[in-house]
Amino acid sequence: MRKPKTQNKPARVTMMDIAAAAGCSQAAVSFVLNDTPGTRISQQTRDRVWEAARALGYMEKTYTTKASYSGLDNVIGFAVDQLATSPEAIVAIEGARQASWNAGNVLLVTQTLSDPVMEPKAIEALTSGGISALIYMTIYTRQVELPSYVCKLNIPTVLLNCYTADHAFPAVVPSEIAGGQSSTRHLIMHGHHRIATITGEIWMQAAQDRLTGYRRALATADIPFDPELVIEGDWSAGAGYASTMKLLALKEPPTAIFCQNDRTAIGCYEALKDAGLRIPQDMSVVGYDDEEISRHLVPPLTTSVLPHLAMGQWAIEHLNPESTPGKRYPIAKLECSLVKRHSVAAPRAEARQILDGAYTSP
Amino acid sequence: MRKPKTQNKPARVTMMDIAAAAGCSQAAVSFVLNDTPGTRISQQTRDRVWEAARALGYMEKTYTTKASYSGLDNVIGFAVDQLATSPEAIVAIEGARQASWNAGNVLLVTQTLSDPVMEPKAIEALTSGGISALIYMTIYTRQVELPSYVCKLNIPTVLLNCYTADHAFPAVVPSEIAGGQSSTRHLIMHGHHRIATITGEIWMQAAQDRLTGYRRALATADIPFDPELVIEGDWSAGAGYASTMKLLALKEPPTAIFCQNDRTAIGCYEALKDAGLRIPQDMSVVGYDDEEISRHLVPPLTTSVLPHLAMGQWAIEHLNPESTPGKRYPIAKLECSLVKRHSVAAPRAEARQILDGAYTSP
DNA sequence: CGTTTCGGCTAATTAATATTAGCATCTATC
DNA sequence: GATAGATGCTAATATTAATTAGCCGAAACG
Repeated sequence: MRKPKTQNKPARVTMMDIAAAAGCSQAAVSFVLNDTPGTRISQQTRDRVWEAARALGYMEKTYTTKASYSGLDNVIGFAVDQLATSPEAIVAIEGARQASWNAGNVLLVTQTLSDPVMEPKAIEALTSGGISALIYMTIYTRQVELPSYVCKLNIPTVLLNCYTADHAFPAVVPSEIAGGQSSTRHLIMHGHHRIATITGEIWMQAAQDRLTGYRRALATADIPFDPELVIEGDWSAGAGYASTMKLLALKEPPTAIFCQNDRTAIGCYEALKDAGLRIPQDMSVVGYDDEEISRHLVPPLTTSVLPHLAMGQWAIEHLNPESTPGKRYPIAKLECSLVKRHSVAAPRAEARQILDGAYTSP
Repeated sequence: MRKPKTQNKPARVTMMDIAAAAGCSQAAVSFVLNDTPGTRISQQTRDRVWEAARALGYMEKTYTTKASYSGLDNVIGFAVDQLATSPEAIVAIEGARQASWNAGNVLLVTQTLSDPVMEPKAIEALTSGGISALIYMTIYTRQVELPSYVCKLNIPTVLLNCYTADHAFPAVVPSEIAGGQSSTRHLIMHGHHRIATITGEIWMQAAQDRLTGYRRALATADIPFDPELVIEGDWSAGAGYASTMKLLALKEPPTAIFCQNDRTAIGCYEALKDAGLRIPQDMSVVGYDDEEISRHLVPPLTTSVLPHLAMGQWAIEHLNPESTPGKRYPIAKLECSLVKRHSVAAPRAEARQILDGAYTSP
């Protein structure tokens, strides 16, 4: 099985090759690649070694054991920070599985929990098994710093629902701005002019983007932005309830509320029920995330589906084996499509009149 | 880092050790373990080598790369047939994670989909990464045949929600009989005598067991079993609706219905609503599975939680490193605890009178 | 009864990596 | 400006596993 006999060409990249390329000894390469403690190697040499290893496509233990010839080429690692807390990760995994199915690829999933001690272990467990590609996902859309061990060897890597500052890897995230925009536009197209929104925790990227989308939709429809109609929530049903109450207490309450996630919408529903208002006749509501429960609310909630299935597929499709050092990838954005259910209707005639009046005669 | 210097004790199991134990050469061990094609080794020797390897706890590529000292001993493989179709797998994984967390173990999850070509690949991907233990889970409780590649090296293996005919591995399943029994008993304790049940697809173990529990609870309370009150469903809401309608059409309709899963209960709710009956005043209902939605039904559904979290923990706790060939393990059963919500009440006085009368004067 | 063949294995070799010991070179210190 | 440490690395060695070549005995064959 081992190709290089005595006089043959290398056929496999060995530490010797790297040493030659990096201009140092095999021992040094071993030290660097294994990060052996207690050895003094300058950062420059370390960099050169890693670069050479990457460039030559060095794979650990290529020669050892059967790993190389037992078909393990087709294992794709999938690291996610949280698996159990929300269904998105599962959906993304399913998308990745579907996309890699016909190619006969196997997915190996692990949870990092963003724990500084567990994450390296988890990724190590993945990579040391000889994966041929890595998908790195976070539950919340955010910027991440890929630890060095992720990009150690040049396995193709794709970021799912996150991105790095240097854009060194292909990355895909939901298009939250477009999502916020289409949700709001949906309400506008039903004839609403006075549309409130209850945001999530505003420091989160998703909340900011959905709000941006909201403002954009208003602007596109030439509806002036009214800060009074934006209430800062925190993704929770409780905040949804309180925020809705605040909106209802306004001198000119809205005729529609864009809740920036479904849990907020649940609180919103409660508040409207307590206030004696009917959905959608007296108040239209849209949610976001398309959680399971939104199908079972009365009336069923119009909301946006997070495109995690598509993101999983996208990730698989963009696992390019060619490693182009220094290349920069734009962040791909996939659409959050609106699923229309029964929580949106045209504003009541009188309300519309009043509001139209308010606009025409300031 | 490598312990055995020239004169030291082995500290790691090497092919030499196996060769000594099996009474052959290191080369022979290499041939056997790698299944090198084109070599002639008798079956007896192969067996001896594997046995010795198992007994000594040989781990592939122990010496090579950092695998040995980077904590890869603590990787636990988790193979499940379906990941996305239902939340149970996730819950079990979470249980396993929690239980192995403090020990610093990493979980590596893969999906087999019960596909004859994917499953070997998936498990191979897991094992070749050097896992130290394997948990094998199925979504539906059932008997499985562990393919040979699962038990190749003596990594401790536990079966979750499934079991083998030969009981060669520790296995844990939910105690469905006890669950059916306690659900029914709960209704009996509220004063119900005429209790119907809508089963799942009866060929499934779970459906049979839940029915058995139902009958046992009746027997314990000295309530005669009435086949008229058992309707065969198929786990679907549609069947729940139809079955409930059938029950309501009975000459002596029940005062309580034990739906053997939550989806059935949803159909049951619908049917009762359509029939103008109130829950729980006119009809008590209990479900099974504690799906997310049962919390949001009106009234919230009393149901049983599948103990998948506990099963995940149990699995981790029973990953005994000691391999006792030929040992037989009993199948462990974990309780499905009843979560009481608002779908059960005492039967209405008149109904109770009628029924009591029916019993006392046959 | 000698010879061939082949199954079943081992010894010896080779390839690869890990690790130890130590050699330069630089740097700060007295 | 000698010297004691670091610092940064390499040569040599050790360990392990894969592979080749070939030995030995038994069965098959003439």
